[in-house]
Amino acid sequence: MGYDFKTIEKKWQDRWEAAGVFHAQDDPGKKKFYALVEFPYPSGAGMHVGHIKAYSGLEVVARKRRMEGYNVLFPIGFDAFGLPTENYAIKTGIHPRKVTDDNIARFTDQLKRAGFSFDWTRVIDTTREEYYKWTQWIFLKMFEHGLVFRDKTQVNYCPSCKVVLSNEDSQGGKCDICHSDIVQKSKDVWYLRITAYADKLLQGLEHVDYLPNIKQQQINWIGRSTGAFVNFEIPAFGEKLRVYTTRPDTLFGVTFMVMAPEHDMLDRHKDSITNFDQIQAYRAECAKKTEFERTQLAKDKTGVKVEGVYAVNPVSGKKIPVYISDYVMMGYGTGAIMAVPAHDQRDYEFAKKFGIDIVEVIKGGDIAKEAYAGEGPMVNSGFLDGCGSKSEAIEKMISYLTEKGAGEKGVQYKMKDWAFNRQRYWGEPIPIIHCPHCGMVPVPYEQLPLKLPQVKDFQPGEDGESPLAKVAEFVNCTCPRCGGAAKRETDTMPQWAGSSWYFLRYADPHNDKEFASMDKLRYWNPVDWYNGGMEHVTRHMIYSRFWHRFLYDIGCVPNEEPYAKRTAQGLILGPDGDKMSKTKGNVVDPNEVVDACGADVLRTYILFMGDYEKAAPWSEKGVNGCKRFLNRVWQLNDMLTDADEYSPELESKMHKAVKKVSEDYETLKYNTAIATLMALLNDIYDKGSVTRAELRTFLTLLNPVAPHITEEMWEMNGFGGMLAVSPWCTYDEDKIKDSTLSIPVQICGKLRSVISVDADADKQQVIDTAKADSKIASMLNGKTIVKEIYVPGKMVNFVIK
RNA sequence: GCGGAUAUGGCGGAACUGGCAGACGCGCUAGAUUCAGGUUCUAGUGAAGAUUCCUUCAUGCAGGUUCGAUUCCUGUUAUCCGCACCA
Repeated sequence: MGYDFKTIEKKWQDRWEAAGVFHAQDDPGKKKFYALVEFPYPSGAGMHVGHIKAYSGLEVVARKRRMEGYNVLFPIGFDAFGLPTENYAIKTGIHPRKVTDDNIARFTDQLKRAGFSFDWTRVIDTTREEYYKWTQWIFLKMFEHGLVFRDKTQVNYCPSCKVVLSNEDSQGGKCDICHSDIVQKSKDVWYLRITAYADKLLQGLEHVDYLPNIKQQQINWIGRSTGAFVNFEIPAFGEKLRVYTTRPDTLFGVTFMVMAPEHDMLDRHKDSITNFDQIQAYRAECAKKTEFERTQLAKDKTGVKVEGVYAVNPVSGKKIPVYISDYVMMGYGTGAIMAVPAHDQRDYEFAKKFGIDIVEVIKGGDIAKEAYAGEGPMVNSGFLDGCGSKSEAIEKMISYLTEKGAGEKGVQYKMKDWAFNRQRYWGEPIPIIHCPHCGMVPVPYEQLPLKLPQVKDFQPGEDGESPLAKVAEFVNCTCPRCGGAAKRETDTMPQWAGSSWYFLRYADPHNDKEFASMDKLRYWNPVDWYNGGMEHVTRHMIYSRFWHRFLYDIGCVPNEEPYAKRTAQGLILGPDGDKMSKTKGNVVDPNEVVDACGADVLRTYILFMGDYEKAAPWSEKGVNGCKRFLNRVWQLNDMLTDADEYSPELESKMHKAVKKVSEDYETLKYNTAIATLMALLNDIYDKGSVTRAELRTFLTLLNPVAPHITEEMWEMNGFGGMLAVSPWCTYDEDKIKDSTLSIPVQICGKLRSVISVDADADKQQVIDTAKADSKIASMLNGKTIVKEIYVPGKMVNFVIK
């Protein structure tokens, strides 16, 4: 029979809470460890097995650190602003506040039932005034430092959600939330100037311990490229067209220019253009396409020649035609390019279609067939001819351009400024007042928080206005600067806002004077280890690193980077091997597992099911295996002897297990740690009894994974105190060494026998023993040994003829 | 197209810096317990051939380096993830 997990788990959850053993102490005298997991969005569906996996990893580390004597901060909170809650409110008429509170209560209950060792005295809810007051405060600081600006732009607009979305939120031309098609719309948008921090965010990566692929993804996201800005004279406009290129070395090969259809230079000089009506028609066509279509339907290049004008190549002096085409984007570089058809495939396709010259300037490819992007000697390039290296040619060209005033070295980033407003109710109000006399005026700091007004109607306005626009008492106010009548901004912040600084608040969650005191930040910052999903390593992490770095620059946090270390767990797939989703009906509810088998079994299985960093499918059978394992652990109670040292036959294995499990817990290898414990348990069963010392070690090692059952057994057998705060195990390196080694013997690299030798035997002794082995002896008989290889303690190999 | 990763039994996965491939678990087979189902226990379990020793083949595919390769190198295929006309 199994053990009574229901009673035991409840009992220990209550005891831990009553004793406050997981409460972090703000005590600078103690060595600290700050373990952070991504706080959940409290959805109506309740917890997902993915949450359990995400938290179980650092849960093990946090519990181990406590046992090692660290003062551990392992906090949890709720990232509760956001669309799903608001949409639910719209559908049901229940206020988002109530929906959020209910969901948080459910999540809290479920998290507690999983037995996580969170510090429940530091819980954060991003939708609480005492929290979002500081989100607004940081926003105003950014405003004060010129990092907030407003611009009228074409934006991604979701007609279904009636909100403007950032590029990040509208990838693939579909709304991130409702998956309807995005359309382009002109809107006033609030931006955070994250691009000003591009280099700092890049440099910051040099000193942090993120998994290499996480670092790489952030580097690619920021997308720094170096090249040059080049100015092309357009005589008819009396103006220079500025382009950005990463290949200034190919400048002699430029045979045409392409501008993005929206390029404003066209409007300024429409009188000089003889076919402006054609241009307008093309523009109208492009406006219908979403950015997604523009990139997807790019197989066939389209465009219109700008008639009546030409540009001048600044190095060759040649007159070249100008086109508009939607393969050039307004949002990157200068919105115009110099086209080098011989060495850029996109330009090549365009040139072929429009019958434009293709001039080879780098030897090595066959430009009759396709563009050549490789390296080679320069030709047809005036002063660059004969130059063999790309970097040398680029350098020469840039100094030439600089000298002539025709261009200069430049840097571009793929990362764009962060569109920071939503036309929604359930978010932090943007604390800005629009005054007809003073313009944009920040709400004074002492008036924070700017509270979200209570409303009954959460429907967005028809033209995409925020629901707040309908609340007259909120909108109408007086200007803090001139005292005249003014109107409040009615947009709210995006969901990313609250999560951009929450890890700082955990250090000092109840402070009503500051977002967190410098003293406490000095102690707790940075986060020592941050674990979360791979899907958050670009957006959330870059946004939060940006906010943190800004706070550092204005002297509000003590260090540059918020996270010292970052790891990411793999997805749990459905039993069918597909990603879990409601539509597929393959979602596993963790609460059912807790009800049926207990939290210890659930946690053990999730950590055992495979490589923590990789995706693995759920298996009901696998859960049973872990249930069986813990039941077998429970049976140790009946096998206990009075002896209080390791038995001789197990001594080495115990020391090895302590070492292996301790190391594996540090490197996300929970699956092999648990496998080691399973193997050790099998060895104990083979022996038929367990000593007190053996059981004490076994329970300690297993505790971070299965805390309830181990705590109960600890108490039952009178080991003293609470296991959660008992010291971690130590091992003796000398005891790990076996007195005899089993050494494989190979002949020509093939395993032929295994011999047993003393651990301290020297090379000759081992080789002699190997030769004496009956099987080896018969195979060596009559052959010549060409070479004898002995890898100490590992293997012997005879090469024979 | 670019960038990152992965590929090992029927399944999830082990294998340290190049040194006994398949730890641990699931599943399966046989037996014991049981009225039966479930549970539990014992033994076996990569494939093929020999069934008393064993032998050969096996880590996506094709080569290479090496006494020796899942591990290193070259090429190739497939899958997953991220970015995508980035100038």
